[in-house]
Amino acid sequence: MKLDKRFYLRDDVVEIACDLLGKTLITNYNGQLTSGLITETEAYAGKGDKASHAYGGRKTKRTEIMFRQGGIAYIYLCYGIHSLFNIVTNKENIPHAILIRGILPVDGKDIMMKRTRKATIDKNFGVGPGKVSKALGIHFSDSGRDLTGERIWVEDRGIIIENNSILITSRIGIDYAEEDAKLPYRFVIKDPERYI
DNA sequence: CGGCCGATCCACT
DNA sequence: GTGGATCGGCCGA
Repeated sequence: MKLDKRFYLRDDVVEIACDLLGKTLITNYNGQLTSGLITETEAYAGKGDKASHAYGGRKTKRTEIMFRQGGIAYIYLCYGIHSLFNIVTNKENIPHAILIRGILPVDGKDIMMKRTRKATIDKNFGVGPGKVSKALGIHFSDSGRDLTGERIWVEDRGIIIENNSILITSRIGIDYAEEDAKLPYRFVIKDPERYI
């Protein structure tokens, strides 16, 4: 069930981003188990991708995480407010990452409602990368955490997403990336509610 | 050391 | 549809 290292160590980050649709992202903080079906992802293809923080091999204290072996979390603060959760893939020194942009709540809905201070779970509850982290309780101090451990992990619960149920588009909020802004690296499940 | 700005979200018009 | 919140990281001096 729990995805192992081999899933994350593959070469093609775009393929892995697509494969993550329909998998379940789970966190367990102090026994508070929460999870959601991954409904939206974006691939960031490392050194050659102008949209990536690691473009050109740029390695800093923050982005150094992406240069490690795949299967760990890369989390950073955006707009001073939002922790954005990424999954690092590929082998060491190839800084590929996948941004999780949307989930559909599955386990621990009451806990997630408390974390987000929402009274209801509507269609857009877990849509948006900042909201994913908020709902699952992920903090940027979790950056570098192993995703085969007991705090944050991804499971395959046997849900199959057919190709014709996947929308492929360009990535969001990366206009600065020039020609790479157009790459079809964003994957979204159409009408994900039917899978839970 | 100072200034700028972002892989966003929400409230408000 | 729009603008304000809010702060760590990055870059240039």
